[in-house]
Amino acid sequence: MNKSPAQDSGTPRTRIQRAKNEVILEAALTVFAREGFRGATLDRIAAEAGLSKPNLLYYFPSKDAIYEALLQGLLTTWLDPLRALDPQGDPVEEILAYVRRKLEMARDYPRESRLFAGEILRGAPLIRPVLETELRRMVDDSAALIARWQGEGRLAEVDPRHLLFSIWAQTQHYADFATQVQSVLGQDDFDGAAAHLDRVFRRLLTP
Amino acid sequence: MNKSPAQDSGTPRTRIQRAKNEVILEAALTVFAREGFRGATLDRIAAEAGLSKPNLLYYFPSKDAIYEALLQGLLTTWLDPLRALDPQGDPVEEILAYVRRKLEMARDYPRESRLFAGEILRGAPLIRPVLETELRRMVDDSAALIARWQGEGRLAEVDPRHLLFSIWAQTQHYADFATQVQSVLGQDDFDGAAAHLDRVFRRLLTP
Amino acid sequence: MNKSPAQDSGTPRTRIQRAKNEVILEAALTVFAREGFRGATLDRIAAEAGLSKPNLLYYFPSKDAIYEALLQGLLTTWLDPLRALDPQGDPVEEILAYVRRKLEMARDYPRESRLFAGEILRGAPLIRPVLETELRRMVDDSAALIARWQGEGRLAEVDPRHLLFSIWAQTQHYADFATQVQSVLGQDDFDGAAAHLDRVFRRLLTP
Amino acid sequence: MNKSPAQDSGTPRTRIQRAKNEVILEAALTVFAREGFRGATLDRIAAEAGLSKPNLLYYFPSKDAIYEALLQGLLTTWLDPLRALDPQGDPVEEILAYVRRKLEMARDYPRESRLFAGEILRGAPLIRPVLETELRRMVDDSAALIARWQGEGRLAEVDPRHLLFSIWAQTQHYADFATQVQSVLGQDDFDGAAAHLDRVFRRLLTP
DNA sequence: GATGAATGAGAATTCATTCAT
DNA sequence: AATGAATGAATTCTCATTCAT
Repeated sequence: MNKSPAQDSGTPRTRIQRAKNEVILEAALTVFAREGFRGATLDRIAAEAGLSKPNLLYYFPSKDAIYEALLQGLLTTWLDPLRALDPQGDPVEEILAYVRRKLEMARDYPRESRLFAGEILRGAPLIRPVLETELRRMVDDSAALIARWQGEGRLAEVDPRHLLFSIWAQTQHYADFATQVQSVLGQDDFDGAAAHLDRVFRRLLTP
Repeated sequence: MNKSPAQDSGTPRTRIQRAKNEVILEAALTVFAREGFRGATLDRIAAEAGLSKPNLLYYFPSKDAIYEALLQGLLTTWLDPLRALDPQGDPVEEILAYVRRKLEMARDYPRESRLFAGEILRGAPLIRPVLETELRRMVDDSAALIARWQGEGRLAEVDPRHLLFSIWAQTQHYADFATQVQSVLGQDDFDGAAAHLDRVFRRLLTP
Repeated sequence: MNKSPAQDSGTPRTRIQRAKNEVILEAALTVFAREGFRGATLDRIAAEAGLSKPNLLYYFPSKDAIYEALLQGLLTTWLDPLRALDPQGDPVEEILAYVRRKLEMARDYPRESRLFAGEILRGAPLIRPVLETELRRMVDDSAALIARWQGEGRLAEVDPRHLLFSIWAQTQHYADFATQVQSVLGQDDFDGAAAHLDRVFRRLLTP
Repeated sequence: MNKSPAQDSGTPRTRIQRAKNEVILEAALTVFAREGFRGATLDRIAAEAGLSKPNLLYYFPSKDAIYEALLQGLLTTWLDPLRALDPQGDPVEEILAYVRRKLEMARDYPRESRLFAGEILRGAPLIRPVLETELRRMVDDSAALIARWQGEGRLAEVDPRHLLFSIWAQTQHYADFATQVQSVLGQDDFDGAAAHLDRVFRRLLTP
């Protein structure tokens, strides 16, 4: 059992380690997102990262560990936009901005979106605990804010939680189902998507 | 070497063969939907079907073949509701009915939904040709109908194709992301979802 | 995961399975005794058994399982002679007969002796539970019998448990340390050993 | 490429080198005795020694080399007590003292005992040459002394070589099979063992 | 001297598929 | 039709050893 430098402490110490860690997670993201957890192989990840397989396992103790590190590392970033809802802002515009940001993320970080989609499709074996605590808390908080806005008559009456599902479903669709979207449209159409979602939610939320 | 009956002709001959085929595809659906293509093993499928592995391969020549048969067989059923849009009906009600049907399918056939989601997530290696022909044609047809309705002033102006994406995304979300939905809500809530989606699309589509 | 026939039931059903199981355990005994658990490889066991490695694992789910099956299967046989002490017999002769039998086992089943020796040398990771229950009980019983004999004045006073250790140590020595014995004597000398041990214990035990 | 100091000459030069050598051999003894040659890893030895793996291999060229150095270094010490048989002493007491010393060594140096036991169990791949020359010579010498004592009527007639085997077997048993002894007795019992062995050999050897 | 990094050669195990009956 | 048996090609992971600094 080689001492993995990543095991010594939660975070890699030296510049080289941080760099290699980055390279590996980058490669792993590409491969896991494309092939799923079971479909991904250390061989492919190593090749993608330009490393030998044992060298990969020098930095991470196992395939599982790479996958976990990846998910954990991305989760915060992934949920960040929701935290940016400003209670002081204009309700409709705040939510529309959130939709826009989520759609931009689907465009700019499709691998991340697909990684999460794959994890949840399989029953979220790894991140279910996070979903049931952190995500649920965040949703509760946001739902409370939305309900308050609705109580003030500044937002149409919609179930706040299902509203969030609607936002997630439609924005992430453009990343997760990109293949289908392209097959149907012949191309990507993020501008069209943006305009469409703006209309959908403006109609829905304007009191 | 015995030839698989499925190889001799496209469709199994005897009643027994048809029955076994059904059993296998049922089992395969369960396993592929839960574990993904790479995560599924013939052993699990065989166990789920109550057959021996070689017997499984007597009916289907390979794992790939089972997966393909499954996808091909489901595709038609899966897309059926879209064909049910009645040009003679009331536009808003027709589309709302479609939304409702899709949501019911997400509730009643979550395995199918997840199977397709998994296939498309991985880049649709198998059904991309179908997407690019059959699905695209169907979407084009539906889009034409919707555009006609809009031209007649009976439906609000929304991009017809993105409208379909919105419907698919939001309804299938309740199957594909069920784990997340349950983690956030503590339970399923199809009635809530139905009411919510009715509101979303009624608001959006009413001229 | 291939269904191992050995997993379906505790004991293999068909003649072929029983035969293969035998062959494998035979081969494993040879290899494990010679190389130790860690030193033994499935490759060598498979080669020794004349099977392919995956075929080996068709009959036993893992290397550990082979080793466990081997130990469990041998334990009873190994301890049998102790059970043969006859309370009705002549004390000295009974014990001398036991010594002789144990020595014969060391001669005829040296691999078994070395297998156990290796297991215990490493701290008995697997069979400690058995040692602490079954073996201990057997030793307690035998010790009681010996003590009774001693109480009746038919056997010299010797700590019964340490007496058993003396017997085990000296008889098994001719199997476990055969290499050393041969190096020193230039050959095996079971007859000499038998005569020697007979003298040792006759001297010790005659009241 | 730096040369290992151990390669340049048979013995390390500086104080530091000698100290490190000691530390490594100490650690190796612990690990090899517990896990066997194949079960031991350089990682564990390095960890036990508080060194890095490459640093370990700076002092010893290979795993084999560590093992060899260990065995070679211990052999002399291990056989020393036999050399202490005093031709001028009282035969019975001399041998009883030897027994006692050997038992003390089993108590105080169980790792050494187990190391040798493991080596011989595997067929003594490394020290067989030593056994066949040095050990054999020593046994021959001691046997001659014992025979002389017997010829003088000062010692009962017992095969001298098998007598030595009896001593080794029974004393080392308390180290090599300590796990079994503890399982049966619930504890160690060196005093009991000492008394027992004293009785065994006094009975056996008193003319 | 010392160590972080890297690797080739295994080793156990999995799995789709084939064979023989 | 059905299945027990068998296997080659992966796939994950380990480990002694080497490299570079």
